[in-house]
Amino acid sequence: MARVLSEQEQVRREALQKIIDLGFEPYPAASFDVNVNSQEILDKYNDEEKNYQEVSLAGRLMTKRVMGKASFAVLQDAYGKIQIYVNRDEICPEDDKNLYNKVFKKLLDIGDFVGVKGHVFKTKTGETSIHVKELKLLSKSLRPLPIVKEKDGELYNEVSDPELRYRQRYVDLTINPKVRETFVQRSKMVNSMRAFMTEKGYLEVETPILQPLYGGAAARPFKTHHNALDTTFYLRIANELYLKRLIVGGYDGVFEFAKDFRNEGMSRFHNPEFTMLEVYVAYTDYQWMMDFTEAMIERVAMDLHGDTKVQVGENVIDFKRPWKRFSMYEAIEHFTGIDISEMDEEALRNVCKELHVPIDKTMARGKLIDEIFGEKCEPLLIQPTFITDYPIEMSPLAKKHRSKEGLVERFEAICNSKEICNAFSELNDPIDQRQRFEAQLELGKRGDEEAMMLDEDFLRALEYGMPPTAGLGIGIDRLAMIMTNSPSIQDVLFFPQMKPEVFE
RNA sequence: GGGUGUAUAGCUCAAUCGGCAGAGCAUCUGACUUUUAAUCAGAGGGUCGUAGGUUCGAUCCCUACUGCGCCCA
Repeated sequence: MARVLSEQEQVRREALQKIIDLGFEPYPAASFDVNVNSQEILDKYNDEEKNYQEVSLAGRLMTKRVMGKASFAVLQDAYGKIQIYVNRDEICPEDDKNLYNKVFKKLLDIGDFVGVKGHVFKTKTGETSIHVKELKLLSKSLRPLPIVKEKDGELYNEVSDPELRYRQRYVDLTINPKVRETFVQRSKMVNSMRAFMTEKGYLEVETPILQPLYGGAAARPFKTHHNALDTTFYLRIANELYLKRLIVGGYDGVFEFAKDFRNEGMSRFHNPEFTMLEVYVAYTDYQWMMDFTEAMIERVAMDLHGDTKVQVGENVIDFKRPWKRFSMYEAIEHFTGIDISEMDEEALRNVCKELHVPIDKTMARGKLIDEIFGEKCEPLLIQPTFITDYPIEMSPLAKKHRSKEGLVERFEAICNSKEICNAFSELNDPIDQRQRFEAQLELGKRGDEEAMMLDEDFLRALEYGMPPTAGLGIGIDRLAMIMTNSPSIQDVLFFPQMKPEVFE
């Protein structure tokens, strides 16, 4: 069972023992009082004012340059890195020079946590640094940290192995400041959205993840079992039906940042568990919700970047309102020159052939339209664009369009060729809703594994009456990818799903 | 799920037409009281992803498996 230690690991364990033998504590229990961080010093230190003359800060040792009786090292805290200057006779004013000669010079390694006290100064070469008077080991590191060096902004030996980066995210975060920053941005993004909604008075709520019936989306669920109740539960694929129950109950605006779970393939854009914001607002419709959506996302861009323009890959995406709006038929006509609005299934099949859109026999009218849009329009939509008015067959929870036969009042926003949100005027006619569920049951019988289940309690809720309501779902991970210019979903999830690692 | 690429030292990467496995950083020993990819002198470190096969001989060729990446469904 014992793992074979590498040479460097053995050396560090020996160093640990030597530290103990010299009478130093490698894992002290007491708190180390920090009164400043690296970034604040770098931002505010003024060499003429000689401020910051009694600083105390802590972090991880990232490099060590020993020159006999004096040394430079770099300390990394949560905010960045700062150089420290350590002089033997200053940290060891008495005869006992062990702390410098043995502990600092020999036994401290890159990756160890230390606390330092001293004053800030500028070195000969002008680098703001900390002149250390007191140095304390706070935690010994027993594994060698990959060393990323930097010169003139260029990184050397940058860790590129995605497996190490995702499986050992703690290492990735330690050695890669850009990764830390991405997750700070993600957190700011969620805060920005939360603030936008709470300022409007909407209520942040929590609804069940374990659900006896899954619903609210077309997806295959994860299944689990509750022992005491001896009942099957599903991990939610969406929280839509629960949030609407809350609107029935009388709240006029509710939202939830919800972890959803879908038992599907994984890719650069799909993780089995992901975060979705869903928000429902009573007495509004999908037109209102479009205004709401673009206002919220424009604000997110401003809060994160101070600008509505965001660099994403090779494109600059501008979230400035108002965004372009196309109905799905208009979008298809715009990009293909073909007006499909009056076409029946047969005519649509011919259009697909003509446009080389791959289809199969099971696809009905709505699905064919969706395929044409996905193939011929979506890839061309880089700037945020609302696509409205979807075929009814594919939207069992959306309200019938007020004027267009066969369509529902639904929109998606497409950005960087990807759907970032989905919304509709919610179906609140309980009789219509029951018929839609029944149609889903039929699809299920024909083998559609993503068909929705009939939720009797949800129908009962609608029968008590739900006000006209618009609902919106935004994929938080997808939006975070765009806002942080990350090419894959794994880059915006701390711990993306991977095959379990096998330890020997 | 299909196609394809990839796996060599702690990290980044070489090399071999099939014949003792190499560099930089990191590590170890020594020198150095303002360095910054610190420098200088020396040293150690590898089940070449796993399991088979071909061969006198395999890290290299073949097969399967596993992880990860990319493209597609």
